[in-house]
Amino acid sequence: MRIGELAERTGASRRLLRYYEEQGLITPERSANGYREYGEAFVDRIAQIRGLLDAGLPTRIIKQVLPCLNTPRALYFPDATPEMIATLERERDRMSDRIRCLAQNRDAISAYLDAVRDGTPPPTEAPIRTGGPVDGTAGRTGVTR
Amino acid sequence: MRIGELAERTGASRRLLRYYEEQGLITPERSANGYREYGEAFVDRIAQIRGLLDAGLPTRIIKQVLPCLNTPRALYFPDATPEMIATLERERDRMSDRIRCLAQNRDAISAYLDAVRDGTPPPTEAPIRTGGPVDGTAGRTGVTR
DNA sequence: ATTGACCTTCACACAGATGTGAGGGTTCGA
DNA sequence: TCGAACCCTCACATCTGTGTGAAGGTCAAT
Repeated sequence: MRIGELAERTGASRRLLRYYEEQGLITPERSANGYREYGEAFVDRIAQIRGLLDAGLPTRIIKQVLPCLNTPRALYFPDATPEMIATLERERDRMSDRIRCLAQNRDAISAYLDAVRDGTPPPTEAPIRTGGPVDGTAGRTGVTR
Repeated sequence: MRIGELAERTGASRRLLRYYEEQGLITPERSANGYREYGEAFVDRIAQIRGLLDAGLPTRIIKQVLPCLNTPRALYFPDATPEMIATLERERDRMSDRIRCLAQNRDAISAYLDAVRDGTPPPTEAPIRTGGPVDGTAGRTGVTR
């Protein structure tokens, strides 16, 4: 497919698809007239790239990480130098850090939303003083909604 | 404590601490001479902010999310308008997406690293083509190196 | 009183991801 | 053969998170 279709199917603008190529993240074929030609696999690839970008990884890192994630489980490493391995370990750890941070904050948001939905607990009674979470009182009082 | 100490203890530059304030993420006190004065709680707060920034959230979103995460479990919502609730739900979902993406890619990296460390598996059998770069030939032929 | 290490605001600079548009080819259907 | 709808490259613009430095105030120790 050409760039327009890929853009439509992935939600990435044409500009961005060219940018990802410029950054070495993807390398589409070129047809005789110079048009970029993308295979089906690029749809997933772009989704993966956009997900990682959105999760805070810069293209420079994504570029290093992508080759190890070849779609058809192509687990044969082009080089696997010690530096590359060290880089991968470092990035893996950073990703774990991010996951921890995100999960923790997401759970806090969830807890907040749960509490809010539980019929806004009257702030008049029991001003809630900095103790534990939800401190017993406003728990799920059977009200389903 | 003043900005220098907080910077040192959090790893954020003074410039950034002022920037976070300008973006409305934090609101330190001011002492008589105009110096910013931060309480202990700001150390965690800054760590949280930096973690979320690193995980791809813009300050605009962090600003909306932080108040629901008040350290002393102050679960009494200042407003809780329907729009705010919708925003929180949206962001919670986006965070879940990010977590999924990160976990998936991290696990793939882990798998790759495991495979690499397991004495490089012979690629000679089943060349795995699919557009891979090294095209089979010069693969590690069982040579443990 | 001066020095040094803090602090203040202001402002310009930069990199990375993305938008926008100009100027120009290709392809295809009316 | 024309026009629409694609594609190309190039280049400048924008937004965000940061860095850096200038010009100046505060404070403690010498």
